[in-house]
Amino acid sequence: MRYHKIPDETVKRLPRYLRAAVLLQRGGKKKLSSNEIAEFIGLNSTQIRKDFSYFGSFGTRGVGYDTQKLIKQISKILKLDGQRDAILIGVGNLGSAILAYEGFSIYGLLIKAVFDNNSKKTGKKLNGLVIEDIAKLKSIRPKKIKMAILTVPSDQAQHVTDKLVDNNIRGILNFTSCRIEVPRKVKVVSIDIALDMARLPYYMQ
Amino acid sequence: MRYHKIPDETVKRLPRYLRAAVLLQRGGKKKLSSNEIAEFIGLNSTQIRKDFSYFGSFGTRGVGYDTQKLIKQISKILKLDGQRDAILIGVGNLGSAILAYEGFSIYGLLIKAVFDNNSKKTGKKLNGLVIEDIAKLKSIRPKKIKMAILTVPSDQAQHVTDKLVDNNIRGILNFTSCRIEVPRKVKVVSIDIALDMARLPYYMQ
DNA sequence: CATTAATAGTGAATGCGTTCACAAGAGTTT
DNA sequence: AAACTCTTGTGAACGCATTCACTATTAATG
Repeated sequence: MRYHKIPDETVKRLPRYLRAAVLLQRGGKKKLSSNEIAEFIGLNSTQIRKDFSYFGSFGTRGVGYDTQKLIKQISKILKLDGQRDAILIGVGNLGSAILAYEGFSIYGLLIKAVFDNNSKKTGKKLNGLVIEDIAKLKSIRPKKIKMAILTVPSDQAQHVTDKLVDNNIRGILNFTSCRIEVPRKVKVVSIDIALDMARLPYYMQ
Repeated sequence: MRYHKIPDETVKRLPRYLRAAVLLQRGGKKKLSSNEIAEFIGLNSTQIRKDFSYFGSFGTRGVGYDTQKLIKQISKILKLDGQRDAILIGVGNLGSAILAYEGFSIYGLLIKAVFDNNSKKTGKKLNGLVIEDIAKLKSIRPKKIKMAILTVPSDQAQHVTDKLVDNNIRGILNFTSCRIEVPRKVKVVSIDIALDMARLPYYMQ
């Protein structure tokens, strides 16, 4: 393997590969081929091998990939072997739903604290966590939490984002439909539900 | 404008442009330049003009775009000027949150019926809609509803999808983390929350 | 009415990501 | 141990998307 800039598309696919490997392992597979993974997630095997190749050679020619080892390797690349704690801000409908969402566990991601600015909500318990006031955000600093899930109303998005950044958050999963400005050291990944829904009619001939 | 195959990336950006135009119109702008739109959504103006150019010329050189006209044009391209009704299947945490979600309205999208297979839920009212049993899915056929939002547990995803397809659904917004198989005439757009969250640590040096 | 400023539209160049074609191992069979 | 099969790893070719560099058109200004 030579030096390569890693395509962003490759990074986006890695969590898919990781999930596939974990699920196939649970199904009893100790060994995987790029073809099995490809079939499982619905793309072609060359793509998968090429993606892996940017990070080294994890497989054995003629044999395939050791499932357990593959999981470790991808987890390491994605930095999912280290700090994986997150906080959630904004306990509305969507925030509550995400707090209850079980899909994070396969990646070892964990929501460790929940915040809201509504005094009717703070103090109450939800999914085992006491909802705290956003003013107390600095309590996360000693816990070294670096990720936040942002599910506040759009008009508060930027204001709350600034507070997150001030409190050492370095990655934000943004569910608001607006652009949020952050310093370069902070990464934002946005999920815009309506945006994805809105292009559905286009494809329906 | 000559014939061009429209890049999928262009289609993905169109709803952004539409939202920008609507919001800027609400802010009183009767006329927009590609630069204003670009600044609003955080990309470059050449991209926007190129994207529009695949569908014709909607602007006036030296002047810009008529906001109202632009909104109409993009809506028409995205087929958001016609049938925009959808159903939602699976009234769990996420399903309920999406039902209450207000972000669809800017695109004129509307959830017209809700289904679940849990008899403890069916019959109850949620956001003005009575939750119906999935067995009664065929009731949507006369309403000519073509879109569905799928928020059922993963293990029911394929089974429910098949029923949707049988009942003339042609576009699915899939919130389950699994791949769903559909005939070619049906389009699936997937939102996988944990997947997007899982790549956040990668970017945080 | 000529000049300048603003802005859309677009062919061509560039850059990025995917796919191809094949070499390099590793195990299996004869 | 040779031949065969399987599967990874990868340079090169290809194709798609973005950006550049420029033209065309309109409005405003002197």
